[in-house]
Amino acid sequence: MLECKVDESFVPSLDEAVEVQHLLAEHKPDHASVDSDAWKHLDIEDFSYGFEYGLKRNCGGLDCNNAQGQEELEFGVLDGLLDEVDEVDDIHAANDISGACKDFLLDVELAEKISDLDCAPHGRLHLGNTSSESQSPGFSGSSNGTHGLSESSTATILGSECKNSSVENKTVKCELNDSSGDKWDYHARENVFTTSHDLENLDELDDAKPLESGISSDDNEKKPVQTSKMSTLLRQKRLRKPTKSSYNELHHGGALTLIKEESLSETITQETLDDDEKLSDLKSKCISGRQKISSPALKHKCLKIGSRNELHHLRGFKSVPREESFTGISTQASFESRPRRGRPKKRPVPESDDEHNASESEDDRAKRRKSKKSADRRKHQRMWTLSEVMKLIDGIAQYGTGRWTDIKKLLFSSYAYRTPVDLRDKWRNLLRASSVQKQK
DNA sequence: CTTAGGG
DNA sequence: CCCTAAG
Repeated sequence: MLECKVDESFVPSLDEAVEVQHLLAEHKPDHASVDSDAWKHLDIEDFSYGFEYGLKRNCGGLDCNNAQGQEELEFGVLDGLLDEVDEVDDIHAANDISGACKDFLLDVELAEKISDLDCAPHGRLHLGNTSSESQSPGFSGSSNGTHGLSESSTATILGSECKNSSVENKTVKCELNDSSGDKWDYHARENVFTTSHDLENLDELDDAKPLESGISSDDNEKKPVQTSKMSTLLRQKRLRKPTKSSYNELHHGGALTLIKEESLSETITQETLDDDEKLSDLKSKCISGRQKISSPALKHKCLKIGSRNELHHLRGFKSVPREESFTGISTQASFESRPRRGRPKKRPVPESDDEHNASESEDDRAKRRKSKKSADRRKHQRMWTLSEVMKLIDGIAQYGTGRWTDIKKLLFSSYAYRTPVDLRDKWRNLLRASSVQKQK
């Protein structure tokens, strides 16, 4: 089971990993300055912190899913997973694994050394096959041979990973967490290595973004355009209120105060992540991932995203508790109140796979209500997902602030529940939040 | 009907 | 998100 899992998630994740990088780079332009800062600010502490909680985070995700009662999930399975995860958690706690990992992570140099050593000599690119092969024995092997095996497998992973992104690691990490705890020592090892490497990759990513040293080539083109547009939009918005003029007038009227793009980006980040959207998003993704084990692609996508999001959460994006927040569910509560240390900046992962369409509209609430623990007191409010917000931003960038229907039609055609007014409201909220944040 | 803006 | 006013 374990082998399969890792294997599955591993092979396809390569492509997607690149994808993510692209996306990240692609969207960075709007707020390059902030982002770069944000990313740079993500010091080791944050990561280690994140890692430490990452183990639990997965549990949380599972639990949340379960709690959410998201549709016809096999509760039995989930429960089983939960139990397993719990076990792992306990084990970790008992053996102070997390602490050890943390220390390990804190040692950047060490991590670098490891990566260097692993990358250089092996330098192989056999992703799926090699990694899976080398890993299989590790998992199935005796606990005694754990050390050697884990090293070799790790080396392979890292080797391939050198040319790719860190997402793979995360994927693996997730999988590992999913696995039962009987071989936790091995997993721990794996986690340590991959995670430490994660740091590097993330750092690389971070560095690459501001520099535009692009993994994505199209990001260069997009940057100027979007940036300017953003300024314009922001300007418009800013002006609109006082003047009450049409957006056209404002558009041509000239610029006045303009909200820093950075603040906007922050707002977006926070807003979107703040909203339980992030939770629901994450959950749904994780859920789908676990459900559809038959579809590897989806699986890793979800896992990948999940882990990504986890990082965000861990970095403390959650700032202001929202009225719409999930509450009442113990797991979620803890989820929410989780470590929210650190800068509230950072770029959300541009995700395009928000498959939740009209189908989710009504059964959405129904599902939640079905939840065992409690029904979250969400009304008839539809959460804005990160991708939605991003779409919105893009749409506004393209059509301006006055053409909500156009944006609706062209970018939200699949989202029946989003009316032009909704879009406008969301935008308004974003701006509001952005300005508020600015004042702070 | 669409948008702007207040609730 | 809802409602209303205004174009």
